[in-house]
Amino acid sequence: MKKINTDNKLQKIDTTSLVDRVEKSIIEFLTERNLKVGDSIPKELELSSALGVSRTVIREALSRLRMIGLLESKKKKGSVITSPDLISILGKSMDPRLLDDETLKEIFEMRLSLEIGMADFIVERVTEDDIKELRQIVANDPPRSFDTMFLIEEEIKFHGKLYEITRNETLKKFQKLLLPVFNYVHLSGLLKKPMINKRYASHKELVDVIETRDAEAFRNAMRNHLENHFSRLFG
Amino acid sequence: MKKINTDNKLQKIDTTSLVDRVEKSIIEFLTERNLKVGDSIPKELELSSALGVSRTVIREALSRLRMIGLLESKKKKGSVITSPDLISILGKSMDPRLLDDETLKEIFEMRLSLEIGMADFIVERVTEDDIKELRQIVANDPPRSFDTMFLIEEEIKFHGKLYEITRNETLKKFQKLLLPVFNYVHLSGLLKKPMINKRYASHKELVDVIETRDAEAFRNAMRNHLENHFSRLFG
DNA sequence: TTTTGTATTATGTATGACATAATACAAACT
DNA sequence: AGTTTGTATTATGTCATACATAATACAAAA
Repeated sequence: MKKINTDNKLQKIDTTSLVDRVEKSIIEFLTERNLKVGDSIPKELELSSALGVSRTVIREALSRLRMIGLLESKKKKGSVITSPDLISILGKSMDPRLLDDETLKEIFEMRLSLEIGMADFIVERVTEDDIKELRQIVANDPPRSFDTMFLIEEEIKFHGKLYEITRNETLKKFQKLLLPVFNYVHLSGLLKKPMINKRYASHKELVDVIETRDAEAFRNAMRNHLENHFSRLFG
Repeated sequence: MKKINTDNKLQKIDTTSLVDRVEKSIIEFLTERNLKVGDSIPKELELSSALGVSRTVIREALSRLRMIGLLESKKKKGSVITSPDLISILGKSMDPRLLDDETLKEIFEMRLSLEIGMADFIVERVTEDDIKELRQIVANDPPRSFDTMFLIEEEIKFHGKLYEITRNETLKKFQKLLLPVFNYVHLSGLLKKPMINKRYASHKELVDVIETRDAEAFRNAMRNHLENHFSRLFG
């Protein structure tokens, strides 16, 4: 009686490479042993003999973990656990040219969501200095400067400042990452609907609303400000 | 005249490893040559001699790119460019036990932002079937089931469904990733302020609002629904 | 024409060697 | 003593080589 496999249907065989599995093993090792930032992990040779694979494989796996900022290695010291910087990891692959269109569009939408949803953090944490700075940024706003490059620069500065006001570093870095994608989607013919350049709530008006510290009002103003983008997504 | 360095102050020396630089080189190579998904890259030995480093180093760099889903390698075929799955990359390091407290808190805040900010996508794309499903999820809602585990399960189901309604896969996967972090922050003593279990807008009420297809109203309702969390962050 | 075998090729894994940086500790000096 | 300097040691970083393995093309056999 030949037992090909237990349940009479072909089970898909493990196609993952040895390095993949070792990488996983090591991560599991870290979490299971509840190791924290600063703790050091076994030496390469120990891992090598513990897992029964060559040092080459161990090193490739560790190299990966180093890349995502989970480890840091020093000669003679060995490797210690570090807190990964999520954003810099994302940054490596968040290149508009390398992502597929659907993902790009979805990232575009995510940024819109964040921009509106972070209202509470903005109005809660904004300082007088922040407002002063915002006013400075939008100083040349009203006279409708039609220098596109200038407008874009202000756009970036203004929204960048908003993220800064949230005092949320992760969010801020995230936005820095999303920005190129956002611009790419905005400019390339990815969105079918045309760009209507109708003027909705201006940056200046947004500042006025922020000053009232009314989160709800700010959300609405921001939603209005972004209407150009939304109208390209929806009919 | 000894020229130590040009501008009379110690320049910080490049401490990055060879693999780091090779990794960067390869990514640059891809983008500069405008290579797209499906294109194949030079063989390991070609890269090795082109960059003047050993195959070991090349392989470590490629292994990293493979991990983040930027490449796929097959024996005999070589490596081809693939579209990286941002989320699965993040997943590798998005473990509450491995992130530092500040980052965890910031992720917590990001989720709150998204949840409120995605209102427009929800009301724009929600179908009758979606609403039916939501109603089913919240069916046991009003009688105040005090079985905590049950409540949590419903919580996850409900909010998960909301993300699904946005029809934004990236967002949805992102939420899946954020969820454990969110729960971790929520439960562990990371947030100083106590948890007041006052009842704000219920899930059922949220569904009612969704049915009106009024994004603004939904944002406000959701903000209200999340008040418990916000009040732990702010005073 | 289809199948089967075989050579080839590029990646996957293993091993051994040496370079290099960090560390500890002993030796030398003030 | 206390500081500096040298030296051995250790673990990671890099290199070279060899062989295993899967995918492919193509020839040989049925």
